Amino acid sequence: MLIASWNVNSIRSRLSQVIKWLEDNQPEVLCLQETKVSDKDFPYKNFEDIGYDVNFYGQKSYNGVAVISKEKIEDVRYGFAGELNKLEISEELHFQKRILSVLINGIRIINVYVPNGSSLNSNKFDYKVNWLAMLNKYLVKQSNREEPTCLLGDFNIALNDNDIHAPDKYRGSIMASEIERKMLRKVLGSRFKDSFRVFEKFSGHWSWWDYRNNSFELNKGWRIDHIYISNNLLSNLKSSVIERSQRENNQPSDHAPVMINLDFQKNLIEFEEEDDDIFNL
DNA sequence: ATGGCAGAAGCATTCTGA
Repeated sequence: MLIASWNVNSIRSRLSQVIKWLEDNQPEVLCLQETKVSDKDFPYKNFEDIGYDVNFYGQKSYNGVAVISKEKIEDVRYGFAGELNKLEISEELHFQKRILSVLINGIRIINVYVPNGSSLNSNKFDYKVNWLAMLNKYLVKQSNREEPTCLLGDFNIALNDNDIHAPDKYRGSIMASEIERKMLRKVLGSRFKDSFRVFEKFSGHWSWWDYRNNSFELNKGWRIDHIYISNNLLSNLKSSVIERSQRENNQPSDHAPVMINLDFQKNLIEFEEEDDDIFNL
């Protein structure tokens, strides 16, 4: 089961690239961030036409998240209000459309677009901190249902130095600060693992390159798009990759897609073997 | 310290992103 995430920086500008990538790669699930479109204008028909179910939660011009899935999308939860009491959520946190949670094949998929935060001394940074605190609350509540869970999206945080091309240059600044890293670590707790780091320990792998300063050509990137999986999915994880080539497209998003492969075949065989043992008794 | 680049809104230029 291929599950992917892509900050597309406007779904309407990136539509043909996303459709082609879906057709070429055939993932079961693709989560989008920064769709930048109101729900009434979301181009859902283009996805239905190639056999995908679609759910979206967006707003005009900014933010916006969506889930595209081959299997039927179930139990859709929009925004923080999908798990938390509305009274707990400030109007500001409710207004920006940044989180969408769905159930697909019994797997909970939580698609997030974490605020960037601008700089540490800005109001936007306070918003980012509040947003992450609310995400933590949200996940504590969601964990009560004990669903195998995939938490993925654009986190706008490089969790470790090896996720930045020049860690010393950006030490303590936005997307790299200890405040942000600590908050993300708290969100993940002992429950979630970074799927990419299960396979790759070294630096040099990026998911985002700034449009400016020739960053992609100079390979000056950051790894800020993450797919975290709950521990009970770890034995199913077969791969976790960054689709770097999509950043080479004409008029690309500044982010590349990231994707994991979850294999449930092994469990089926194990169950069969267990059944055999029981039968032989 | 500022701007570089890109997209949306909307038609000149500003706001936002990362």
